[in-house]
Amino acid sequence: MGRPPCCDKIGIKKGPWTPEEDIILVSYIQEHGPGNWRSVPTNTGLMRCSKSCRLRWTNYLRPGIKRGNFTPHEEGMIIHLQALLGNKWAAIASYLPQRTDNDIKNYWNTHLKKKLKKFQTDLDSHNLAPPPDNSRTTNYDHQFSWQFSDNNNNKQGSSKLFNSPNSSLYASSTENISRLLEGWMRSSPNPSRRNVDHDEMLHEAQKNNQDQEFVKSGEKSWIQDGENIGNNIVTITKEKSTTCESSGVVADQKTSPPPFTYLEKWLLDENNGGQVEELMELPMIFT
DNA sequence: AACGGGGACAACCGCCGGGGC
DNA sequence: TGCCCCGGCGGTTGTCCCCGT
Repeated sequence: MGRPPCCDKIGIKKGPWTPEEDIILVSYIQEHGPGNWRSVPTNTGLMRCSKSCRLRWTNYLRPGIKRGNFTPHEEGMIIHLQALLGNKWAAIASYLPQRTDNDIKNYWNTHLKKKLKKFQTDLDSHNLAPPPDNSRTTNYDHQFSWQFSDNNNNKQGSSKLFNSPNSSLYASSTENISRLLEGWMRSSPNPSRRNVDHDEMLHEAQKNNQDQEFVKSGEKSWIQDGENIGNNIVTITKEKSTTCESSGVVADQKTSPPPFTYLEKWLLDENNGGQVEELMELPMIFT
């Protein structure tokens, strides 16, 4: 057996963070800057392990974090990037600077993945057989189309965060704490935010494409969950667009199509309203 | 009003890679 | 070269809250 988890030490507190703890942590970081997490519990007296402190800061206390509803644009970004990168939440989060990887991961797992599953059930109930490998694209297209068409039907969704009296109370206090640091962050040349090297990441995505070629051949089911869908779109995209393949997906939109031709096509086909335009305006990786 | 189920989110766990010694 | 420590990441779990009955 390996060594015990760092948070298993006696006296280490677990569970939700209190506003008092947040203030202590924020005050310390404001003074010393993020990093050297090991010394944080020691120097602050917080009964938390260093990892817990880092996580709390990264996901909730760091200035500039946007909480609550994901906009259709953000959702489109997530779908786009998940399809491109797979479950590289940190990488995806780097394209949505106001969102944390944890937030995105949760959103994917609780909203998008579920929708895909339900759609698969609907497909089965309509007796639609899984398509052969070479015709997957159309079906994935419709799956995503369905996701978007259902996008505004989230009765609870993230808005619950704001509607819930308790959570909003504490959320606002967290927000206030974050604001304390905004000025400091603006002047900081190297914000604590994880800084993913996009080129490297996209290179990784390109590598992943190659992996998918291998995976595809041995795949047991044509779809299991969102991950497969995403990865397969990457595969399909590679087959479709050699330009993107050779350039590591960061292709000049003027000279070559973006790697999500299919995805965008069905979006248009399905007439998804303003969300489509928003998705088409995705600014970063294709320009 | 009480209760149970399900959804959403915060937090933890385990693994991995990089850097220092 | 190997070991240890630390930070980062993705998956999973625990808890709270809402909603329907």
